[in-house]
Amino acid sequence: MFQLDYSDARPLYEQIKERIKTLIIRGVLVSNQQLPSVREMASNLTLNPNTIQKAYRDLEAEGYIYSVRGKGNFAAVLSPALKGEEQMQLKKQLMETLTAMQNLGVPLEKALQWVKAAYETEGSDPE
Amino acid sequence: MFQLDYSDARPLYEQIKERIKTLIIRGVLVSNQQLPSVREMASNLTLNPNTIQKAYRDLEAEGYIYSVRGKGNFAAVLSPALKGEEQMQLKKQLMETLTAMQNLGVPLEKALQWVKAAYETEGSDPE
DNA sequence: TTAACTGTACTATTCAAGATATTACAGTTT
DNA sequence: AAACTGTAATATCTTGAATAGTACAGTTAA
Repeated sequence: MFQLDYSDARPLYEQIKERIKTLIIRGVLVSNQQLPSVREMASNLTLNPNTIQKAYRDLEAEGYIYSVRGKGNFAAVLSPALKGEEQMQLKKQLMETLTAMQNLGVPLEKALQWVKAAYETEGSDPE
Repeated sequence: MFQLDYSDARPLYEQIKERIKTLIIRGVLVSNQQLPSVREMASNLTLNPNTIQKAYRDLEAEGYIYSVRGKGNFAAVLSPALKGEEQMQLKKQLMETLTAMQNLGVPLEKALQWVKAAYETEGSDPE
């Protein structure tokens, strides 16, 4: 499904959360689609089931997935509120990046050019 | 000089590094300007001098400051190479943010609009 | 009904990174 | 000499992350 980056300083469960979030937002994981079970995912990534459980628990609390006892975990139908939150967060991140670019002397024209380039690349760059 | 965010999960020395980097890039700290001494900064932030030393050591290794034994630490003259690196990193970050926005359904027009807004705000948002 | 899956909840333990505390020494300035 | 600077080293404490193991509850299909 994905790989972990052990050179990344962030905790493993954070990486897992991020990856799954991305897969859901990009529609790779469709609403109500079942995720690998806690034990299976743990086996695939060669780590402890508790770590996966932690990631799943968080993701459910945040509204990205839902879990059914005995059945499994499933991609949630993202609420408009959640999508709005995501958008605001991205906008904030965008503004910060742009401010930094401006301070570094990157001209507006170049910034606009990069934006268009990113959108033209159409596909969902998988990282 | 600045404050620390204890709700931030990242280590303190990382936050310190980031803040100082930003101050230098934005020109708040001019080239060759002296930074607070290790002990003074530690006293101001109410933490251990070792933590500041760690931040300063890293910053020197990365080319943002230089230190003179017995005198102090000073903002470096940023090399074009370092500025280039910074730019590339920001560009990468920008592209990732935009890809995410695109996947969330934010139209190109809106993205461009935000970019212009960020540049119009002129000043260096200190956050 | 049983077996083999699912999720979930504990507790105990190990491990590493971050941060502190303390001491010491070298160079600069007045 | 005193009071600053940087720098280095060691020992200790604390915390979060991750592991290991066990147990129990719900689901599904043979």
